[in-house]
Amino acid sequence: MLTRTAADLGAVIRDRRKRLKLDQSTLAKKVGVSRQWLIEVEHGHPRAELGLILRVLDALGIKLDADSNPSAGRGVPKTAVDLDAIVAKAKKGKP
Amino acid sequence: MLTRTAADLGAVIRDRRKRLKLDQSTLAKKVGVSRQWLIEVEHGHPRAELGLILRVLDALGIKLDADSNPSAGRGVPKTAVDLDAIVAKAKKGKP
DNA sequence: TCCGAATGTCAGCGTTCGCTTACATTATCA
DNA sequence: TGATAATGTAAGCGAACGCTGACATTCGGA
Repeated sequence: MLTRTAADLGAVIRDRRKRLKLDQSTLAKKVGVSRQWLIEVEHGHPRAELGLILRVLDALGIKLDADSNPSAGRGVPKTAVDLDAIVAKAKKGKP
Repeated sequence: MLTRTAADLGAVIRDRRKRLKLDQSTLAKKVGVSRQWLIEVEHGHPRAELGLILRVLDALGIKLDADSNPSAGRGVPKTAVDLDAIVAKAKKGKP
């Protein structure tokens, strides 16, 4: 699933946890966080620590893929422009 | 790229930023964070806020994909077990 | 070589985290 | 229906966040 917000990530986590038939207490203990924290994260807490989030994803076997090249898919070929060229031109044109 | 740690994510961010020919100040302003923060994140700060991280990824056009079903690929078919069955049996066997 | 820009570091400050503990509220099943 | 587990909420506390501002250090081009 594509995740753009903390709520998205929280949903993924909760989903996976339930699919694995784990309760919050068990998962929290397994990961090394408080149950309290897990609750807030599953609800989409945006200020949670990155590291703890990553630990949870790992514990649940969720792979996180950061795709730096969005145009790779068969979607709209957005990045048909040459950023380098644009920047270079901008530098020259506006001294 | 597969990211399991904050350092991984930091590397992806820095990479993408440079590829886009942006300096830290510019990106920071664009995202709405301090340059200070960006520096720490690019260095792999694990306690950064999830929400801010997501904002940066978004601003850089980096898509985050959370794959809840790792066994989908052609890797080791780990989850050949029926968790439901196991749990059910455990409940019966230990009243 | 030298100068400016980009990057990294430091200190201080108000805010918020994540933790613990205890108590509601809501499933879930015999 | 009633009991037990699972989930959600609240308050209080030490620690760390992210910010501002100023100052090193390194990089890149003339």
